[in-house]
Amino acid sequence: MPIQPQIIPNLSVDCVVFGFDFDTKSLNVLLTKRYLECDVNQKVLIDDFVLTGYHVLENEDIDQTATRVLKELTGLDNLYKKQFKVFGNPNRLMNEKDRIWAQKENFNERTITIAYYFLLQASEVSLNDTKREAHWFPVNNLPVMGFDHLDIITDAYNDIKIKVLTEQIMFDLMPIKFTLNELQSAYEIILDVTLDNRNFRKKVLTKPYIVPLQDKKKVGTAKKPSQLYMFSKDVYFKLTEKDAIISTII
Amino acid sequence: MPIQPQIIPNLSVDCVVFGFDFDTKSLNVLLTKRYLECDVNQKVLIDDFVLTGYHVLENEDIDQTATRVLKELTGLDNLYKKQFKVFGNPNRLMNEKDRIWAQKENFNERTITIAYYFLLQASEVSLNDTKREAHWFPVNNLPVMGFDHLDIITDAYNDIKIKVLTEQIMFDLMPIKFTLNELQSAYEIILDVTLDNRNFRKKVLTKPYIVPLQDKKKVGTAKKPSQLYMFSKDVYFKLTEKDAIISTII
DNA sequence: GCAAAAGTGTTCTCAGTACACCCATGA
DNA sequence: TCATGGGTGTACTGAGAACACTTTTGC
Repeated sequence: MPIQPQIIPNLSVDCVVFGFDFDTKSLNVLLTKRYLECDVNQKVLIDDFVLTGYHVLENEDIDQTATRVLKELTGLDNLYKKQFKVFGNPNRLMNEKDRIWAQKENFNERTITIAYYFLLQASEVSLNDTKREAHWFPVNNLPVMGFDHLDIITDAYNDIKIKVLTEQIMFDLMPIKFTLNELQSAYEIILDVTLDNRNFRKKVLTKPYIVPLQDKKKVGTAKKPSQLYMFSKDVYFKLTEKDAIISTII
Repeated sequence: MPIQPQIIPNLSVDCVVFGFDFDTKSLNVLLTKRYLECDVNQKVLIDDFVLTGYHVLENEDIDQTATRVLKELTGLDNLYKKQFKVFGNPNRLMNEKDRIWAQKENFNERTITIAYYFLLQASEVSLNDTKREAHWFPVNNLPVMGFDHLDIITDAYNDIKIKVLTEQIMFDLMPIKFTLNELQSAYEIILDVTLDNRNFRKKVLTKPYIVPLQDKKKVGTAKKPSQLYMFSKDVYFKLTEKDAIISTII
């Protein structure tokens, strides 16, 4: 890639893309492959995974950088995004592999990265579309990773676990129409808890912003069709802030 | 101020210092004066307030920068600090006064700032000590401010209001020994709510990490002396995370 | 003895929790 | 008709909320 004249060489944005996968029932992270062979003897120098990121451009707000990176990676726009932490340790790119890579890619060795996470459903992204070799990995079973990206993912995941209890970010991980059992699964997997189905339903149904779609039912492979619901942001944002804060799960 | 060769010219840290003042019963922010006269006609060009900040040094972690800035401003160390957001809008230093100031201080016009907030009691800081002209202002009654610093304070304050409900950051704003009525006042002022005194006491006293100091009482100007309490971090951190998350006020 | 702040108890309501069986469907 | 996942009701417990008076002290 040629050097872009307008990038800010010591400032990058890294994106942790979380995708919920209802088939495997897991919370996944989208990673791209980092691979390098030695010019001389073809020995593999680097073979691991990293988050997707890019440098900030001179005339660009940081949020825009994050949006741009994600658009390029997934083709998607308008997703929930959260700028959650800056990683600026002077040694964060200083191990052997990372230095080789930084040299190859013309990074500044003292690059500070602003980390974002995004929430979506894994099924929204078609991995073939992208030129980068991107793969989903369960957040609890990640591969060997470069830079400090494992730390970044860990921090992002911890932040999400808290936000799931206090904000309605869950609905960015769900399809527009979902069943209550799907919603329960999602909570159970992300928080690593088990919930009582009857109590969960009871609680959910007290929330005015979770509205049943009376006319539609979902057909599984077989079995009883189930009621679909949707999340109404309109209703949700009409509630007082305090209601939202004090609610715990859902 | 001479140019320091090792600063990173496009990266700064700004510190929002919150201090709780029990005399005025207000949550205050520590600001420093920004003043400039025209060389030619002595007309006042800039006369407002800003947060305290400084550029990040080449071999310094960002947290260290924040700690260093605060130490210089207040003489204090080991305070609760939270890196809460990055402000990187390309136009954030672009209004007239800010450009004049940036030129005078040799800033990069596209400086990205990493914002921290700190919590302490206003009485811990002696404002005379510092060479900068620093003043406390109630967070609900701030003066005219430079740059985007009003936005930064607003965001910090919103973050604190949420954290007060989910984490025990309140105790960083309180003296080591405090009465229950003082604690209640602090909650009421920060969250802008009123609480029932009997219910508040009842709830607080169920918390094992709030321990009465049996031997000591506080003497007000007159009137009945009151029981002092302290917050035990030891006890608090032995409780499960879940207990901590689910609790609301206190 | 009075002004000022500290401290105290009870009742009610509602939300959370524990717990086990029937229902609708497609094969 | 049966295997599979969807869906339901009740009783108990504990926390939150409403509410007004007594106590201790210095002056």
